Amino acid sequence: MRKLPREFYDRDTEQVARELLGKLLVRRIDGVSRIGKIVETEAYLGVHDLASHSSRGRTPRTEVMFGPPGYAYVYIIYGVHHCLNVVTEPEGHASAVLLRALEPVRNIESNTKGPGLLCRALGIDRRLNGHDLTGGELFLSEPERIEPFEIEARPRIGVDYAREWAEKPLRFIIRGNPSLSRK
DNA sequence: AGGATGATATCC
DNA sequence: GATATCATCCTC
Repeated sequence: MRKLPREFYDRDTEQVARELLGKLLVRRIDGVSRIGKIVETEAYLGVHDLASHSSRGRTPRTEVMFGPPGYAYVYIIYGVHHCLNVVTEPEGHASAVLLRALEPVRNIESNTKGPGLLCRALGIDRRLNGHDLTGGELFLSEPERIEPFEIEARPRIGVDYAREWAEKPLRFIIRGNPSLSRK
């Protein structure tokens, strides 16, 4: 299993968001690996991006975003759902990629078509906030085989408050994949 | 179209 | 301490 190295995340966020498509997200619980293929991502570009949590400044919640790349930023949204991001670019840049949907590959029974649903299916919660993604219980890896696909860019979801940033095509999907989130 | 449900940031 | 807001999901 070829785990993505920290250098993978230490690059332009939009590029990381694109290249994460087709990669595997692996969650190990009690020796069992739940694996899904990433089919939908969103890039959050740092403190100037009004849709990014980090644009509100450095707070206890966003602390991980301001740290080094290759770590998980997990937060609770609407008091109900968890969302998983991977931190990108050098320390202090405060950018990240939100994982929005997976195609089940192994040991996944429930719905993964949405950021909250994929966290539920993989047993991801706040305890994994700040977790090193080059570690053992949650990481990303290169798939064994790569099916060819086309990337499509669209506006991000749920960020209407971000004015001109709301319309930028920073959401990336594998075109036509059946496991995309609705909308 | 609207409610759930609670952490978080920001105000007093 | 109170309040407004939320990178969502589900039901109607």
